[in-house]
Amino acid sequence: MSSEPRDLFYRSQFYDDDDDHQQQQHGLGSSSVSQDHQFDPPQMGTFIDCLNGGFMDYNSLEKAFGMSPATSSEVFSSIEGNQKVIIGEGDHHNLGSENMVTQNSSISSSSTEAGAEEDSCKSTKKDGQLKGSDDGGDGENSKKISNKGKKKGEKREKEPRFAFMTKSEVDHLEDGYRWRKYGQKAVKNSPYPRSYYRCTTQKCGVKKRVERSFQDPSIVITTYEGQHNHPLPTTLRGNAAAVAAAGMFQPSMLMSSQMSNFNPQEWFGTYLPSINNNNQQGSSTTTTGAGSHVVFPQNMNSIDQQYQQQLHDYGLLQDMIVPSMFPKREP
DNA sequence: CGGGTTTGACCGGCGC
DNA sequence: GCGCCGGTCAAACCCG
Repeated sequence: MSSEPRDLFYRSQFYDDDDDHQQQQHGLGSSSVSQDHQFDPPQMGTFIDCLNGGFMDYNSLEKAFGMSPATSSEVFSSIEGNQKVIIGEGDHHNLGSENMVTQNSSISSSSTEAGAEEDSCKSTKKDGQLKGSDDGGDGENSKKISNKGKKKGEKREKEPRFAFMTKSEVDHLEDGYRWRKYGQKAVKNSPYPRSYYRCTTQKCGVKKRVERSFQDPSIVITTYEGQHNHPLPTTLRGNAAAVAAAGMFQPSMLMSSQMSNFNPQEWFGTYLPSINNNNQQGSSTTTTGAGSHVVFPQNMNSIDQQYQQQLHDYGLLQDMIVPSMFPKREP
């Protein structure tokens, strides 16, 4: 595992949202937050739930972001400062490489429900896989059998993913879970390789891919796939758990599973300044603390007209953007 | 020694 | 059918 970005862990004390269930404005009503200020989304619980095992569940996402069930969607945000983050969700996996045109098939397919299973293809192969590929031993004759347990003609369901972009020097951002790297591949048309990680927890089939945007090498694109069927490991060093979503959230947020009524509208409305008078990219900036800024587009139009370009600049395909992801800002 | 990383090979889907 | 390419495997290696 690579080193985690320090600044993500070294944060000053911050609300522990225990008492803040009512999604008040937390005194941050004025959209833009100062760099030194911790940003404090009212009820991130749902979103955290998404990360913490549920993020593959559309319902969760819908709840979390108020998105329409009819659309897969994505959140795009960027941060100015140490970290730039773009979060998103969808079933694309060609983040960061525009030529890596959709090959949706070979992704893991664990049915989204249980989240426990390894993807069907591997589970047939060897269940101890997560424990360490080397203890399997049966290596040679089955070297690459991999019928992957997939029936012919039976297409694996496309599993939605959750991706976000982070401006960071380190590739592998700590997100509170423990990951084991199981592969690395060169990405076509990109000088930066893509790394493949799997959650080390037994029976947890969550995977993630990490790659750098070839357009902007300072941006790390992390794509999660699957859902954790276990709580965050408790033995993480530092406040690793805090950095879920690439430093967007504070430890307290992550842990606040009780914060179940996060209202995205409210959150976005509160923390996202009007894009109209914001930067030229049509985004809103807020601070996540530790000098990180999150920039969210404010509404559909902004995404369509302004963020598409930015996404494109970042190497994201335009069709990743789903407008409904971003609720209109409440007055 | 256990757990994680590296790395080359293999597999399967997809486009031509 | 073939080649390309993303994804995965697993032996070898590394490290604390």
